[in-house]
Amino acid sequence: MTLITERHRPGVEAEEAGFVAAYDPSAYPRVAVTVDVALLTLVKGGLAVLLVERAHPPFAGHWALPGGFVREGESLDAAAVRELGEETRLSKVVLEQLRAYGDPHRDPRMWIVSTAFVALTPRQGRPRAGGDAADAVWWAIDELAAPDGPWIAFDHHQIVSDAVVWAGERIATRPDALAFLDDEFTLSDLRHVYEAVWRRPLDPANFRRSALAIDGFVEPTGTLGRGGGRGRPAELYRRGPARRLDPPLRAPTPAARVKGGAWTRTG
Amino acid sequence: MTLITERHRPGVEAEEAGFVAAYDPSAYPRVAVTVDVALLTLVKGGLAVLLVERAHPPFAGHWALPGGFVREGESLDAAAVRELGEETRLSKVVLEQLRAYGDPHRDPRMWIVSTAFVALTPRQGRPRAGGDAADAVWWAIDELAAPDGPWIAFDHHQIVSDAVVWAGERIATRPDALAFLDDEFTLSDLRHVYEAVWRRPLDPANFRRSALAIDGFVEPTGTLGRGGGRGRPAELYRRGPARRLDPPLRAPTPAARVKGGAWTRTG
DNA sequence: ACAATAGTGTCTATCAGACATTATCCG
DNA sequence: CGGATAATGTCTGATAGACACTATTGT
Repeated sequence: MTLITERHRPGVEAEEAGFVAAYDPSAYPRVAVTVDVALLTLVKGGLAVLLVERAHPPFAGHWALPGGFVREGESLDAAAVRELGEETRLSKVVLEQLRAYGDPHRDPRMWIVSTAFVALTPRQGRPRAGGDAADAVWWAIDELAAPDGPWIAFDHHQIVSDAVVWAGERIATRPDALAFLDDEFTLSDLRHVYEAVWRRPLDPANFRRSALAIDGFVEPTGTLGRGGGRGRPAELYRRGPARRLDPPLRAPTPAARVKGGAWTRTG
Repeated sequence: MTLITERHRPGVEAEEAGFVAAYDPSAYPRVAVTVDVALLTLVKGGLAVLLVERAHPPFAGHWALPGGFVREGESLDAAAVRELGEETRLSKVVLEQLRAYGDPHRDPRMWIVSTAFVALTPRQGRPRAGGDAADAVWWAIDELAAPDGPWIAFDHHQIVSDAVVWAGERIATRPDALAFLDDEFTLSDLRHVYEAVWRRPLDPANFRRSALAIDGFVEPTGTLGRGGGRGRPAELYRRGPARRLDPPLRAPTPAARVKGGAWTRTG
């Protein structure tokens, strides 16, 4: 995805190097940088996000996204991985930057610019609470969107909202829906992911046809799975080598057909 | 685009409020936040980005994106608008956040986290240089991508690259291609925008059909324009009320068909 | 007239949505 | 068997790409 390739940096003159050494950071205002992670998974057929109950002020006892301060010498991505690692195992997690949130009053303590990440993971057990979290719980997006849903600290309600929209667009053109599944899965499992994220029922036959038509998306394992269900056992698939879905999987055109809640599709 | 609506914040207990007041920012490492703006336009049928020649260290005399430090009490968006306003008139500019860049060594002076924005604008005259810029010049993306292209300061080559990719995806589903044009334009003008950003020739007849089929994308003015050209004069259009392109305009499927340069399409 | 561009029409292969049909499990 | 789910097949309308053809200008 690189359009312009990095080139070797020209030599820096002595004067400039001296200036760099003498640079005085105290001339600039005091700000902190954090990362927040919206870790999404599927719980009972619906999209859910991991929220932690804050153990310390501000907003102690309230729900927020896991996250924390970026350490000196640490990249944003590394900070997100570290914060995420405190909450879940890392295997099969998709972790992508969403955007930065920088309203000067988004944190009551001080000026904090946060970079939000989205992470996708298969269903985990009950997550363990990290250092400054009293508890960590999967919250269904539906519950959060309900009128009587919980208050969410900072601007994290906006981050969660943006993350869900991002996920819906993301799985249309990238194979990241597989990040919600285990290594082996049925096409029904995969369809359930799309139905949950897009909040629309999909025709099983047409979905199968579309998904299998995408080059390198999924590959059959040749084995059957899950005799526990009621109907005919489904074939198992694993992820293919594709990094892009070409052609993309697209939500049915009669968009904006939502059942209820605080959802808005237009933007 | 809001999934979860903001709710009123519950009352804050006295202890918590006291903690907030007593919060000590000096306990956290020293970091600065900046914004950088990739201002894109069309120059001679090709995409171009505004670069400034830096007047001061670091990298004095080298090319970089316009940008600067976010001021205390200022949002990221406001900072981007302010920095952009120093370089161009604001009318008709689309300004959207791209992402944050936070490698700890991306700036030789100190730890600086930058939030990059993409701005789209119609062709301007020669831009005037801002405060700490010795010069400001439209650089064709092709020149920047060429093997003998200039070195670009910081990680701004990556930002430009990401901005161009972003623009290509953006104009497929949003009417932001119009941000490259004046209030009244011909369908050929509009097609030239897509051809420049997507770097592919488009069939004029099919493009017309597709563009006009998008509800609220463009509206005819009923007048003719530009007798200066060689062929039949074209009808003029103006932008319609649509905020999304439904159905989207999509680049021809034989993708990755590029002529040359450092372009990569797969990611 | 001729070149060049704008605009319209048409043919066809492909694709998406709807849905019927067959296959294979569980109880 | 009956119910349920998987997998396959079929029909049809919409759409995209290719391209022919007409319209209207400048030289």
